[in-house]
Amino acid sequence: MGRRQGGRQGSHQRRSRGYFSRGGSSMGPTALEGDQPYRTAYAADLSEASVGERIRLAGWVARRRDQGGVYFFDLRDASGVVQVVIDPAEVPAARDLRAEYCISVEGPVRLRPAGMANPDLATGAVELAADQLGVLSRSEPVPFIIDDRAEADERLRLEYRYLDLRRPRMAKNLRARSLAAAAMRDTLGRRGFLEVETPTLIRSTPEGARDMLVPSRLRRGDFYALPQSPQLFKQLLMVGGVDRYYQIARCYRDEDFRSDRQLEFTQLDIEGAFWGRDGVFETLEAVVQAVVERLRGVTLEPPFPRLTYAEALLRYGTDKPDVRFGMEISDLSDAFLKTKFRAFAATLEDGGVIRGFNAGKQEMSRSQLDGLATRAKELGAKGLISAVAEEGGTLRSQTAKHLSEFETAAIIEDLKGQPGDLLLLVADTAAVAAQVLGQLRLQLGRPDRHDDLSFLWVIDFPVFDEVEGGGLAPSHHPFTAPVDLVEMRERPRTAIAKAYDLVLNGSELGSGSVRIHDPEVQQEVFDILGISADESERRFGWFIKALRYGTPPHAGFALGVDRFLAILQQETSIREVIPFPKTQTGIDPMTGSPTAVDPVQLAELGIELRAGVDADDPDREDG
RNA sequence: GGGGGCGUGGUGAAGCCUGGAGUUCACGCCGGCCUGUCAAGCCGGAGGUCGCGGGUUCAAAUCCCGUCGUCCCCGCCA
Repeated sequence: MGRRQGGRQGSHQRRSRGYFSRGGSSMGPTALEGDQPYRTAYAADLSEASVGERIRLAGWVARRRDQGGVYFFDLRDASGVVQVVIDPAEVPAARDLRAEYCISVEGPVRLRPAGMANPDLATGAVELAADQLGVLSRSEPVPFIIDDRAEADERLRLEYRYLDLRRPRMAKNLRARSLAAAAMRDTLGRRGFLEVETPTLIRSTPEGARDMLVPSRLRRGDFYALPQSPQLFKQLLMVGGVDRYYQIARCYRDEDFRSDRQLEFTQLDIEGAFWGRDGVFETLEAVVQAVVERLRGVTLEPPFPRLTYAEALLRYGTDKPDVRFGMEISDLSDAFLKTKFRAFAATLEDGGVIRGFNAGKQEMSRSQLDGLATRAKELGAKGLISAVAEEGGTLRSQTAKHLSEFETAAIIEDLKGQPGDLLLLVADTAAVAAQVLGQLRLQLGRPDRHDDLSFLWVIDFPVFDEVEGGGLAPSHHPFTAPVDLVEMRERPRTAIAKAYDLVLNGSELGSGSVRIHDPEVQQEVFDILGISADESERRFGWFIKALRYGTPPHAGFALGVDRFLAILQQETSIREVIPFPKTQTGIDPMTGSPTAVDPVQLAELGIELRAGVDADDPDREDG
């Protein structure tokens, strides 16, 4: 584009009002042969206003309806669908059209006869009466129907992803993704953020997730890692005086797949100098608001509510609560201080808790209740107590006979039990009770769809989590600033960090923190993590060195773009908003990757495959 | 690493529990009819290693074991 063309271009100027031109696009017609454009409009452009115009469309044959004397088909292009009517006597080539043929058709737009409009189609009032047809490209019969209503096996969809992407739903998701990215860039650009790229071949820092490694040819035996996030580089940009940074960054974590996890995924990465939590929140809220506005046409009303980590665990049993519904968990321990019910008394003596929530009127059968109890045990509880509130302030439950009147009344009152409500109680350690009740709460109350958008900041995360064996690991990452240095030194297990998550409908959308900008503090954190000065020098020395040169206080955030989009698009898996995702086993069925490589390539890298892992080895260890 | 669901003409399903002839439904494909259809309709036709391997049985899509693929979940994901 941009080169000057003859005056004929002017005859297509009405394209500027077309489907893809709303944002001021300069996309014009493309020359076919000579001066013939492939198209003069998009399908979605046609309306009553186009009646009488002679239009050329290009796209795919979506559905063919052969009436003998007259043919109808839906022509689908990137904008949508419009019906084409064609007389095979006039255009014999129409007889040979098949599904997914790529064609160009031309003719007058006309109003459909009375009663023949299709209200289900945006362009259903009109049709293109084609008198010219060009087959640009034929198609073999497709392996699955290109239609949102047809379910196709996921593996097959990925093998023929290019066909899958023709489905309106997938096209819509791709488009949403582009709009979201534009809204992010727009919002941040206006606020003075600089879009900066960081390297994707970086030093491995074996912390957190497993690194994806890339062998070096120039330095055989050495490896780059693909970034798990641009974390350290964006902090170095702060040292470098960038002040406000963002990047829509590809990140890589070599962990097992889930419906919301892929080996490679996209984050909106943000960092700012002389910045703190509230600044981060305000900016993220603006970004999220812009994206939601663009994709949903819904105006959010920031600020988003905030909940502390401790409160989230207590009331919802998770650090990413779905607050679209109630069923909040209550701690009932105090009501049982003098209980004669041995199971409860023993739990409290051991420092445990008794918590429960009101699941509402569930009308569950005995076997369904048993299923809940089984689920509770799978989640680690010793047991699950279920009770149904009855008229007259009593409980229908196998446990009822062990409870005093006071205790029964307390349960009903604290859980606001109305007659018929199912009340679920767990007596266990605080962690187990939270985990079990939190899961059951989701199972019983969580809405399936994502129509409502319930954003929530979870704040005041702990600095460290206890890991198996009693050691400590960073709750967020080791560059997160503690709220209070003394507290962190003296009570690291309970110390609070300046770390926060953004949660949407029970999904963790992203997390961030105020960072450590003092090299001494950074070293202290490494000490608590059990990383010696020598070791931290070896692994992170290059980074700590940078902190010694007048590092500004800084803070930031990373937003999971794939998860955000999946929720906004009402998809249950991020695969639906990723153009070319991988299967759960890390395979791309279309290209067949990953594959073995030529031994010459390995030799150049100084790599020799161990017996048992060679793809050509019949006794290979894994699949 | 562990648990679970699914795998049946090109596609999606039913059949499997309770073994008895590759049986059924819808879509697609091929041929025919049809001038207002719109997931068109009607008639006819082709199309199968029931994922793969082993076992049980007179007999396996069906039962058992293993394996591969795929999806969901636990672990893991600073």
